Amino acid sequence: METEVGVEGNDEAKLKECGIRKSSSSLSSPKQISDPVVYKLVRVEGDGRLVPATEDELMEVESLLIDDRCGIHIDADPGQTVGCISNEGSSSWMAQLESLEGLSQPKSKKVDPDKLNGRLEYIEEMLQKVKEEERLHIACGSPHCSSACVIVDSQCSDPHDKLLHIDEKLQCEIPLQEPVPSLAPSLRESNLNQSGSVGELVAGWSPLSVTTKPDFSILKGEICLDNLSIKELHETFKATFGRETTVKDKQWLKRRISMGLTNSCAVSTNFIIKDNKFAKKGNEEGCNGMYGSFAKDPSIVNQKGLPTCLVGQLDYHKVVSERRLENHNIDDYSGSDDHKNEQRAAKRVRKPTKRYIEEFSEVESKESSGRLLNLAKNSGHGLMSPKSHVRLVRNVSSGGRTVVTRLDSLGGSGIQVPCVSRVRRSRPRKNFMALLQSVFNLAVGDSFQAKQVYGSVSSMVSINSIPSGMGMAATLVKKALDDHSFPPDDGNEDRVLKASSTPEHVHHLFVGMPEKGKQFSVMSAVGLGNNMEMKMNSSGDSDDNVVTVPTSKGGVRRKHHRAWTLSEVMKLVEGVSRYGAGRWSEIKRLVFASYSYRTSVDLKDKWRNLLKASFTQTPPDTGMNSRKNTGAMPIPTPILLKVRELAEMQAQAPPNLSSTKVAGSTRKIVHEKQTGFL
DNA sequence: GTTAGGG
DNA sequence: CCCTAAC
Repeated sequence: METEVGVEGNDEAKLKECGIRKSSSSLSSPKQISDPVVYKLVRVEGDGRLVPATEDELMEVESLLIDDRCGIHIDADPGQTVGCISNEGSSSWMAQLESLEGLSQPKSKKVDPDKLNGRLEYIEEMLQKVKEEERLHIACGSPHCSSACVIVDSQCSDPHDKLLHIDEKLQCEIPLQEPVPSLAPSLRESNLNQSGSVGELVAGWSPLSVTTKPDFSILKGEICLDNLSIKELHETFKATFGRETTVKDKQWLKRRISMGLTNSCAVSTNFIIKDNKFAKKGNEEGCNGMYGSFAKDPSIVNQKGLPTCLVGQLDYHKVVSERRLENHNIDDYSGSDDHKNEQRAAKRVRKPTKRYIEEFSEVESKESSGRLLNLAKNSGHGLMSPKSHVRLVRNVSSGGRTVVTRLDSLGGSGIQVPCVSRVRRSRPRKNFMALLQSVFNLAVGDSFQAKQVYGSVSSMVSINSIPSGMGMAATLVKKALDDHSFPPDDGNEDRVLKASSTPEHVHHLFVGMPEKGKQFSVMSAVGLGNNMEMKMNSSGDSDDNVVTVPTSKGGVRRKHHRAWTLSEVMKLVEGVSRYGAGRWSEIKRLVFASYSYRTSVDLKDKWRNLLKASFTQTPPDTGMNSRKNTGAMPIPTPILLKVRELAEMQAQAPPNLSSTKVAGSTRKIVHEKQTGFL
């Protein structure tokens, strides 16, 4: 498609224009490392990709921040609702970003160029209070799209814009990203690329870096962005957003300004926006100075003004229609009538709907137990609200696992439930009783901790200490990297949890991030009681702990995993050496008689595992061993050697008991049997 | 009821 | 660990 080509070229050019490469040079291809590691505000894709923040995003985030600080959540005209990330007053903008991330993340694994734009615009859309149901309406062919994000760029020549037109189906491959697929998508963000320097970016990320109050005084009479020079555009930009920009791309500037003005109540209510012209249409009053969504200084922002000044007041259809007619060729999606164009236009900025998100989160929960976003409950209001049942409390990297704590209404008790990304393959805890059960289990092992836990009715929080000094961005990057290298689910979830749910670890948490301590205030509020962990097992030799969990109906009794202890393994080996592999019932009966929880199948399985281990692990003998120790029991090499020996031995002399070697054993067997039976 | 093997 | 086919 023509647009795509253009886009590629454009982006590439811009790339070269500025020195900015990738957010983390460590992932960059060697030749592209022009900068040392630069921490940027990045977004972490669901699949682990990093996407640098763009100026647009920054503004949005900033505005969110502002909203956040004021504790006011955007609320548009009745009937329209906007998401507002609850932050419990302590979550950082990072958390919000991530939350937004979650909200706006399509499930697709593949990153297509539209995604970034999609997210961006989604955020904008949120700010503009677009109805969640809108997409559905559109899907139904309903022209009901009163408050879509309007882009008034008349020429639609902005690569960014074009990009938006590329249908997802195209799944454009991005030439630039071969070496670093996870980061490359960021390069497509023209806005970022247009930023002059890292310095500017960094500055731009500071939410308070610019506090200039927007000045609309220069927006007198009619404005035609097309006629403005870059310098003038810069002026206008500054007037519009209250900050300066060094972006030199006219199209981008025009577009930003257009959007800004469009979104501005001051303009939208007083100007007629047509193409890139802003013609005054009424008096100058309106809500000047209430440039809420983009103002940088919360103190001068009337938050509540923001919602009322949105696109809704704009003649969306008119603008879109005009635009569409002009750019028909570009948008040759088949439709030629306005209706279709509008749909197309609307689709262009459609974001995942609430329904989609719900589905997404449901799917998520299925495979990871935790619903980061439980929007269903708030569906009536569109998006999350501060009163949401689900509160994202904290989300940090945890040795490759993302651990999120959320407040959920478990059994109506407002329990803090951990939702660990990619963790817990099994079904989530069914109900509150399950939680209590675990508390009791815990009590067996650690009454003190249990009390704590019980008192605070909370669940475990798994957080690995984060290297101190690491910026949040770096943390994000780290998280992304970790996530990206997710090991195939190996069923070690519990280990992860266990490893980091001790009080000491929480302590580490606070110590680990001194400068960010504030952000974890929620943690402290929740208390160390969070450390409750599912003590599925203790040292296996004691068989007192709960062994089986007879579930209600169905009878899907699931046996708690019981780690094999060394002594058990040794017994197993001994048993096999005596009775031979395969005589599991015998071994079970004679050697594991006291281990009621070990079934013959268990023995068999364990033996199988031992065999595997003995053959794979023994040769290297070093590297693997040390690494294997991380998780379960190491299984001493001698034992493994013996296992292998037995295996080889019995391989040669199959269960026939006829060979001489086995004869020796046979005698033993007989002997044991006798003693056993006697 | 056990065993073997896949999930 | 669970499930199941085969024994």
